[in-house]
Amino acid sequence: MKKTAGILKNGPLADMIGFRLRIAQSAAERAFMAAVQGTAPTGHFTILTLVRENPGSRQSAIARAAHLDRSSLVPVLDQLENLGLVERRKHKTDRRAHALYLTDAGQAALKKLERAVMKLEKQVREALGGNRTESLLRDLEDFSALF
Amino acid sequence: MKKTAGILKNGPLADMIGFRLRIAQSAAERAFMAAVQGTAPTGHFTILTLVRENPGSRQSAIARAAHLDRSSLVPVLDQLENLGLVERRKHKTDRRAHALYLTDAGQAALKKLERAVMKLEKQVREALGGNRTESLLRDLEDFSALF
DNA sequence: TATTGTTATACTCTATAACTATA
DNA sequence: TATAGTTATAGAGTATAACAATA
Repeated sequence: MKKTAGILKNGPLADMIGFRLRIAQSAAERAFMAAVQGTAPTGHFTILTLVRENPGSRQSAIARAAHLDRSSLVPVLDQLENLGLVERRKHKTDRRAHALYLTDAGQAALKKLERAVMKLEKQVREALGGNRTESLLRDLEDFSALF
Repeated sequence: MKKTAGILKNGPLADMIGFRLRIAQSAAERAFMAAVQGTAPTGHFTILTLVRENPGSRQSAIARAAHLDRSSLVPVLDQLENLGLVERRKHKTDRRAHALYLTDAGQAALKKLERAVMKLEKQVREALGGNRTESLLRDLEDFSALF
């Protein structure tokens, strides 16, 4: 029997979704940062993707899709705009709102990030297997929908 | 066909583990806080449990088990000690180290938190099904182990 | 009245680097 | 030399409340 010197017991923690989620999420975060070599945080990737998929959206809609308060999106968009990746244009019909678009540089930057992320996802699929990866995604989705 | 007014497309995000993990984890965090009525953050629950399961452990061991830097554990233990839930005692053989223990109040507080959390876990099991819950736990564990 | 984006502010969580006292 | 705990510090990420402009 192998000696597990200094490894502590998780106790009931091992079977708790919240604990497992926290560990998994921080692992995913680190893996993302390594994969993109620190060029962007996960939050930028998320917002860039949502804007590309829904060009012309207003900020509040993007915030909702990212599960962020609209005020939390402001500094993120400020950064992305300063980097020249996103544009806040005038909304056509609502003068309160902004319409969000990726710039050409934003499209290019997102493509580059996506290549790195896809590679990472592929590694996970190979290690975990396609079926388990799919069921993990479904389970996470259904879990989130409970609240 | 139902109208999905204002719901944005996730695009490739829907199939990305990192994104799904982030949403799920923040949902779990909110659910925990609601279940315990804000009496303790998830971090306290984690540390209390680890200390109870491994009484007499030194701080660095607990930090490792919680996937935290040892310096990040210090303020958490300070809080738990101020609340009278945890004790830093002298280590028997190593005068640099502390040996951590739950106080009686700590045992009681943890039991109360556990009741709330178990109720929450049960709800998840009922909604998701026992099998999917088990496989979700296993998948998260194996996912984390990849990095 | 309600919504949009913004500001001001604050809080939580976490890490890094440097320090001390031991080992 | 290396480890244990601490300190000082800083950064990321997020939320709440209040505000002006507009719907």
